[in-house]
This record gives sequence, C-alpha cells and structure tokens, in this order.
Amino acid sequence: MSNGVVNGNTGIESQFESLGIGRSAYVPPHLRGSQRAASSPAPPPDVNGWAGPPSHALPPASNRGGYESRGGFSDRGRGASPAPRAATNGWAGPAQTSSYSQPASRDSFGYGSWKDGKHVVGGRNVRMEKELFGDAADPSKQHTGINFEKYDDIPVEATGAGVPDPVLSFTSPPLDPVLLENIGYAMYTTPTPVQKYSIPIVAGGRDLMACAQTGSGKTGGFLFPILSASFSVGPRAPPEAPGGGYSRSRKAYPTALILAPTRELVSQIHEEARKFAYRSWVRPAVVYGGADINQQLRLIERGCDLLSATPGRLVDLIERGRISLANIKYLVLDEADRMLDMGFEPQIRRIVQGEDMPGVTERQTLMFSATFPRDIQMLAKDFLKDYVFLSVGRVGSTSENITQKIEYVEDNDKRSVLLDILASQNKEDLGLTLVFVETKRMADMLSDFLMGNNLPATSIHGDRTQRERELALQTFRTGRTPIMVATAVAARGLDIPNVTHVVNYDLPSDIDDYVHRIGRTGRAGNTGVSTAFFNRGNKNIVKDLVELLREANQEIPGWLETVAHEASFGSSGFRGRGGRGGGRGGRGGGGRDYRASGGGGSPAYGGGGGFGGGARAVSGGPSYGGGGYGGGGGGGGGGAGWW
DNA sequence: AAAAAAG
Repeated sequence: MSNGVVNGNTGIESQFESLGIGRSAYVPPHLRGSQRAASSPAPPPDVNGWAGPPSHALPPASNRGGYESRGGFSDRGRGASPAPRAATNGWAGPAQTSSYSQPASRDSFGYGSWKDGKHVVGGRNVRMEKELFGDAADPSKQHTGINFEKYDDIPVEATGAGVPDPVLSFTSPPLDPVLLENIGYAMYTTPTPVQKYSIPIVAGGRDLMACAQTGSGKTGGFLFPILSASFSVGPRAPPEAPGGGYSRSRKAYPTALILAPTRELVSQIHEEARKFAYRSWVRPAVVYGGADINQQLRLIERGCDLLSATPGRLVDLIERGRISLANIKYLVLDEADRMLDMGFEPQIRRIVQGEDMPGVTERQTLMFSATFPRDIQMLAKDFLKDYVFLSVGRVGSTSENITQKIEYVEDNDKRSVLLDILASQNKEDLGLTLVFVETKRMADMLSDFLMGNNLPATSIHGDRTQRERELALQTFRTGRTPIMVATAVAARGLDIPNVTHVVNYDLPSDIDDYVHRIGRTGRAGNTGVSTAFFNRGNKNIVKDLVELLREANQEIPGWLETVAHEASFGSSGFRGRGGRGGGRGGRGGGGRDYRASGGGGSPAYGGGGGFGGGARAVSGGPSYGGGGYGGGGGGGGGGAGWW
C-alpha cells in the first residue's frame, strides 16, 4: 500500500506552471498537467475510489505500490510528450491484463498497443489518471453532480430506415471493456439520450445526422462508439505503406477525424478523447491554428489515430504532406451549421471530397448540428449514406434549471448595473460568471473596466492570441479570474463546469445564440442564473425571446410582453407570422428529418413549408432571407409602438 | 453588423 504518499501541495507553484506563468515554454492546453505531475504527489488512496467499477475493472491503482514516489516519472522539461515513455518502474501488481506479458515495453502504463491482431491494454498509471480524470484537488476536470434524471427528460426522436433500439446503460457489448473502464473513471454512470441512440447506431455501421447541442452528451455520443469499435477492431494499415506494413514516413494516417469550428472546441474534444483512449492503442492528436505548427507536427509523429482539427490547420498539414486521410474510417463534423456559418464549407468539402479521404461508402460519417437548414441538408446528402436522423431537444431552455432574468438597461447604464450584479453575488456565490458582449472591442474595454474596479476578470475573443485565449479559459476554469468577458467565440460548445451566472451584457440578434450562451450555465442538470440586458437595440430578438421564456416556464416581465406584442404587431402587417423563419416547434428540438415527410421530389432543396412548426430550416423562404434576420421589423409602421 | 478561422 502506498502509505508514504503525501497529499496537498498542488499549490501555487504548480498552478503557475500549468498556467505557463514563470516558465518560458508555452504549454498548450492539451499538454498541461503532465508537467505539473512531476512536482505534484500521488493522490491519496481513496481518490480513485469512484463508485461502482465495472466488474472487470482492475483494483484501484493506488493498491499497486506507490511507484510514483520513486520519482522515476519526471516528465519535466520541454515538450512534456504524451507519447509512451519507457517504463522504468514496473509495478508489482497482479497480471490481470495481457499487457503484463510485456511489462517493460513503451506501451505500458497508460498506453496500450496493437500487436499480432490483439489489443494489448496498457497498465494503469496513477499520475495519468489524475491528470486525465481529475480528482478532489482538481475538480475542474470532473463532471460532478451530473443530474442524470434531467437528461431523461430530454426528448429524442430517431428516424430513418431500420433504426436500432437505444441502449439503456453502458455495457459490454456493445461497448469495449476498456472503454467501459475509462467511462467509469470519468464517473459517467448513465448514457445521455444522445448516447443511448448513437452507440448502437454507430456500432451498427450506420451514418448519423444528429441535431443536438453540446451539453447533451454529444461528444461522448461520437467518441464512445468510435473508440469502442477502434479498440476491438484495431488499426487499419495505411494503404500506401510499402510492403503492407507501417512505413516509417513522417506522414500520419489517422483512422478517425473530428472537425469542429473553434480552436477551443477542438481542444476540448481532444481532452475528452484522451480520457477515453486511456490505456488503449489509440493515440489521440489535435491540430488547430494559432499554435506552433512544429510542435503539433512533433506530437502528430508520436501518434495520430484519432485527430481533432479545425479545418484551416488541417488543410495546411495536408498540403505539407504530413497528414493523409486515406485511412479514415470515421469522420465526424461537429457543430456543422456553425462551420458553414463561418465560411468553412469550401475547406470542409476539400477535406472530405478533394483529398484522399475514402468515399462515403468506405467510411462512417457522423454529423452534428444545432439546426438543420438547407445547406446542412445538402452537406448531409453529399457526405452521408442512408443515415439515421436523430433529433434531440434542448437541455437548457426547456428545462427549468436555468433562471432567466431580463432587465431593461440602457447602453449607458450597462456598466454600473453589471457592477451591481457582480457586487451583490460576490458574497455568497463562489461560482463563475460569464459575460457576453457583441464585439471584440467591447470585450477588451469591459474587462479592463472590471479589472479597474478590482474585479478579477479576463476576456476571450478572436483578436487575442491563442495563448491569451487559452490562458483566459484556464484562469476562468480554475477560478483565478471568476469573471470572463467573451464574444461569440465562447458562446457554443465550451463545457466549463461551475459557471453559475451568464450575463448577456449585449443580447445577440439570434435566439439560437442566446440559447447557446445561457447554456454555458446550468450544465448537466445543475442550476444556473442568466441575466440579459435588454433595450431598444434588441428588438429583433424580442419575439423569439418571449416565446423561449414561456416555453421554459420563466417569468416574463410585463414590459417585455408589451414590446414583443408591439414588435410582432408592427411587422405582421406584411410578414404573416412575423419574426423570423416561422418560429420554432413546440419543444425546441434541433430540427426535423426532411426525408420522413415525403412531399415528392428533390427533398434536398427543402421544397417548402410543409412541416408545421419544425426547424426553421424547413420553413418557407431562404434561410437568411426575409428580413427576419436583423433588419426588417421596425420601419414598417410601428410608429405608435412602445419605443 | 460582428465574429471565427491559415499565416
């Protein structure tokens, strides 16, 4: 037993290290923690005592002799590679996995391998487990307090030919036992609705189009089945490799590719992939812009089986001949609608259709998108085959775990009102506050203002360097700067535990953006508060906002209803229903399987408004037309209106 | 209109 283990001292110094403060070498987020490990002691024996290990799980790693205390694990130094290290310290534990037969291989202790057609599972590694899964001293990595009952309220609808029955729990089969163990370490106990469906769908070899948002367990929804199958089936030999074996070329041949719109999102997906690939042969890798490309190249060379990437940097690396997609078995497009909004379509089409990626029938493709407008339907038609369509309701908006407040605040008063809010919550509320603004300039100005008022704030937006962005996220996550001012870069997808308050200092003009923003709090069934500053500049969102508040059973200020009524009255004269895109359906689902509703030819082109109350995508008119987007409204006769 | 992403 590891009696000599000392706890504590995860303190200032190591935190500074992990933040890159006081050290010259910049450490990207996906490498952080491996440095710190050298100076931080092993966790106490009970730290890994998560409840209910699968029956095949090994005993807690701390039972195997405290090899860490021998100090042979120093990862210190530049680069802190995630690649397997020579195991200088064999543990004396029981030989419960096949990896024990090769104890000194570089594949031991956290890294597995694939040998002679079999999965050789790596031994456990306390340091790595602590880094990947967190512990009591570092809860920023843990999904504590997940309210799984809330998840069961989320409506899910699966359509398509031969949809497999959803699974009800994490079991083997269909999931690989090694993956189940990792799911246990991450303390996920029950699959979310998306996962219940996606696991058998992907395991059955089907393609998937899912309308779902982060927060619904989407990342696990694609990582679990992909990793599970990869663990069991093993790598695919690169087609170009001479002699059939692995060539020693410097080109990487990932078998799974995940594309996502922002660097932070890609980084976050990679962190999840690292967790669930623990001890397996699969080496996750990540590439995105704004970071040193040579360091990314070095890391890719050390292993690149499951690659998370932003499109631009990936294209760059393909052009340099350092990544080949010829080996891809699994392709995931995350936040597909957002990627198209950001103008990534040419690059995505190039990656999927213009390079060496296997064709649609030779790979499995999964698309995730919050909405299902026509351009996404087109993409689905081109990239997917006979797919199952999954529609998942919203987590945050329809449930009542986020208290949404709307306050009328003129632009000139916003600063002082924000100070009031922050001051009043500071006393008892130890959670994090995320403040959304519309412009990068405002983000800078506001965070400067807050800091000038002795409030620990930081900011994140696209004009800050990648290093600054990552540092901001890190200090926010860890609570060193519990206030973060953000632009749209942080609106979607980011999963930051413990955000208790979201302030919409500037309301967005798109209700979907609003939903995403407030969804940064009240995660996973926890409660959260959202405050929005509303004034005459936000007229364009008022109708959808009121509708949403009503749906979510929130209190609606009388004045807001008045505004909504008058705004709607003002525009309804010539626009019928008013608002944009015909409104949303009853329960706020992400979209609708346009294939199911028949209606004759060329469904890819939408056809028209034959879908009562479905997603905005299939309502009449072009997605961005009609003036409901921003403009419109006011001019047309609202003269007697509230303004 | 702004933001994001390749440099």
